[in-house]
Amino acid sequence: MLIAAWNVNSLNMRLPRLLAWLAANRPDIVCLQETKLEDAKFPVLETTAAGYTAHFAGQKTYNGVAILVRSDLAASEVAMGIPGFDDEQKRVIAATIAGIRIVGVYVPNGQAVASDKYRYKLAWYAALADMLRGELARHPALAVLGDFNVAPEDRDVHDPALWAGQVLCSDPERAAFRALLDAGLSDSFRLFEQPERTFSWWDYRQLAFPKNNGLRIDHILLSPALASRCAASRIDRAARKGEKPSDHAPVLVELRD
DNA sequence: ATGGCAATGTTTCATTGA
Repeated sequence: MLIAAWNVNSLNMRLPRLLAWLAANRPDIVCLQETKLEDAKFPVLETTAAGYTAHFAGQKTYNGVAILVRSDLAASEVAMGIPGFDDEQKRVIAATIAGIRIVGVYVPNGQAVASDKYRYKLAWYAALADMLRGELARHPALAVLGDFNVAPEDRDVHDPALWAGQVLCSDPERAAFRALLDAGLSDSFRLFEQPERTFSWWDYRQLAFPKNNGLRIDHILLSPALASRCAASRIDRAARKGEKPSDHAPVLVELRD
């Protein structure tokens, strides 16, 4: 089973790329972030024609998440948002597919350390951790994937000195991310030997991508039951190349049956 | 095997992202 997450930075702009990527990779499940679409404008016809059933929670301009499920699989218990956490922003969607609980997340960016948006990010992370403890109790096979907007360690940063203490790399954010691991989840990427300087996001500016000046901020977290089934975890850097790319690359895991 | 911000709406600039 192939499961992926991709921050597409506008599904409108990225639909041709997404469809080509689905055709080339045929994942079973894909979580999308930053669709930036109202639900009425979700490209249901196109994703259906591509062989996927779409579940989505969107809004105009910002945020927006979706789960695409290959049409031969059924999704149940579809849920949006974080229970008990009042949030206008569409950042979480969950579903149960083939016995696996999938939680797709688009964590707030935080903008700048000590800003209101930064405080919101930390509160949001705490609420997510609460939610995931409950999900883990109910679903032994749990995958939490998407854009976490945190580079967990210095090796996930192209220039740790440049980014030290900055948003996406600050200690409170890293602690908030680590709390998800402490709840019983594994960063699937680190279950395997990985090439140095592997990232999932590159700024559109300053030749960041060709210079590989990136961050690893998109992650797939797995419960112990799924970590033991995980055969590979990788980042599809090639999907960041060419014309009109998203600034993020897709992240993927392969699970054994 | 790459390219010097991009996407959106309030549109001809401001806001946000990471």
